[in-house]
Amino acid sequence: MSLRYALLAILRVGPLSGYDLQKQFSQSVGHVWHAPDSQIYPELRKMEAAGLVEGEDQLRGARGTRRVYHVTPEGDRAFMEWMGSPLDYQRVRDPAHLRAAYLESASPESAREFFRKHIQVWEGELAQFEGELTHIQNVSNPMLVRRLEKMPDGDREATIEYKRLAYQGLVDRAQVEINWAQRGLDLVTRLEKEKVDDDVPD
Amino acid sequence: MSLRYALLAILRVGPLSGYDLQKQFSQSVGHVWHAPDSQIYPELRKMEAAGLVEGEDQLRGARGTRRVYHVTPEGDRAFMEWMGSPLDYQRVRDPAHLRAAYLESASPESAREFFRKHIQVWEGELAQFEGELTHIQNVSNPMLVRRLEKMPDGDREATIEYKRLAYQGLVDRAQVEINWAQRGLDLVTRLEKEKVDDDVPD
DNA sequence: AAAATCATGTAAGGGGTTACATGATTAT
DNA sequence: ATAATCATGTAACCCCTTACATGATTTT
Repeated sequence: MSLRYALLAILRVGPLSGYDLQKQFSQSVGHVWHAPDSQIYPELRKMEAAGLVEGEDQLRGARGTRRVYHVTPEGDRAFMEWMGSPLDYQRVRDPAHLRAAYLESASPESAREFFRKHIQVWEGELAQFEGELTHIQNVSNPMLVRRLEKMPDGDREATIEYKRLAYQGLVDRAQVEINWAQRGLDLVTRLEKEKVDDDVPD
Repeated sequence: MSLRYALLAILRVGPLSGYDLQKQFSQSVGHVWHAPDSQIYPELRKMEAAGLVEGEDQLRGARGTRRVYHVTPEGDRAFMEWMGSPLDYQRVRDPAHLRAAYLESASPESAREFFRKHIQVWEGELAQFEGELTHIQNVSNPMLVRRLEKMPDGDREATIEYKRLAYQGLVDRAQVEINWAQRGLDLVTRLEKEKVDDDVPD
C-alpha cells in the first residue's frame, strides 16, 4: 500500500528509470521501505495506468531502451493527499518477541543463538541508520541535496529536520532491540547457572 | 509462517476448539501475533493435514458440534524444531517512519495529527503490554498458570522470566515510539514558530 | 572474448485482509 | 421471541517473496 508513495517520494525529486529508481531506493527510502525490482517495475506500470506517473522510452546505444518516469500533477496530488490522510497501522506480528515468550522450550544454546542473531541483525540496521543520519546532518546525501536544491529556502530546514527525526527514531528503535537482546543473553546465563545450582546443591 | 507456531504454542498447553483458541489468542499470543478467525480455522485444518494436530468433533447440544484440537507428538517436534531454528527477519517496511521522513510536504496540522495518532496507537499497545506484564509478574494470567501447572518445578522460573523479558521488550519498544512522536510534536511546533519569525522579522 | 552491469520484466505461490455466509445454542 | 455468542468457515483480492528469464551495453 505504501510502496506507491515511497516511489512517488523519490520520483518527485526528479525523473528516473525503473532501474535507477531501484538503485536509489536501496540507498534512501529503502531504509524504511524495502522493495525488490520484481515489485518496482510492475508497480510503476500500474502507477502509469492510474495516471500518477508518465514514462518515456529513451534510446540507449543502438537498440536498447530505458523507460524514464516522471510524476504527473495528479501523482503529486495523490502524494499530498496520502501525506494528509491517517496512516493505517498494521496489527502486531512480531516473530522475535513471539519466540522469546516461549524460549523455555529451547535449549540454552538455542536461546543464546537467537539473541545473538537478534543483536547481529539490529547492529547491521543500526549501522545503516547511523550512517544515514550522519549524511543527513552533514547534508551529504546526494538525494537530499538534490531535493533541497529544488525547494524554496524556507522549507529546507524542515526537510532536514524531519529526515533527521525519522532516522533518529530508527536508531533509537535499533538500540532498544540490541539492548533487549543483551538482557536476554544475561537471562540465559543466569537461568543456566541457577539450574546447575539446583542440580548440585551443597 | 509463524502463525502455525503461535497456534502450536497455545495448543501445547491443552486441547482447544478453533473458537476457544481464537479467544485465547487475542488475550495471549495475539499480543505479538495477530490473526483473525478467517485465518485460524483454515490453518488448523492445514496443520491437521500435516499431522501436527488432531481434531475430534464433540457434540454440543442436540445437533451442534465443535472440533477440539490437540497437538500430536509430531506437532510437538515441529514446535521444538522451530524454536531451535534461526528466525528469518523480514525486511523493513515501516509506514510511520516513511511518512515522517517526508513530513515537510504536509501541513503542520497534518504533521501534528500524524504524531498524535502515533502516540495514541502506541499508548494503546503500551497499556496492553503493561497489563500483560503485571499479570505475568503476579502469575495471574490463566494461560500462564495452566502452563506452569503442567511442567516440572525447575522449568517454572525460566517460563516466567522469558515471558517477562518478551513483554518488557514490547513495553520498551512502545515507549520509544511514544517518545519519538512526542519529539515529533515538539519539532512541528518549533518549525512553525521559526516560520512565523521569518515572515515577520522585526 | 568474457565479465559486469544495465535494463526490464514474468510466473507461481504464500500469507494476510475484508467481507460475506450460515446455522446452532444459550441467555434474557 | 429475540439477542447474544458459540462455532466454522468461504471467496476475492492485494501485497510480497522467490525464482527464473532475457537480452543489450559497457568495461576489462
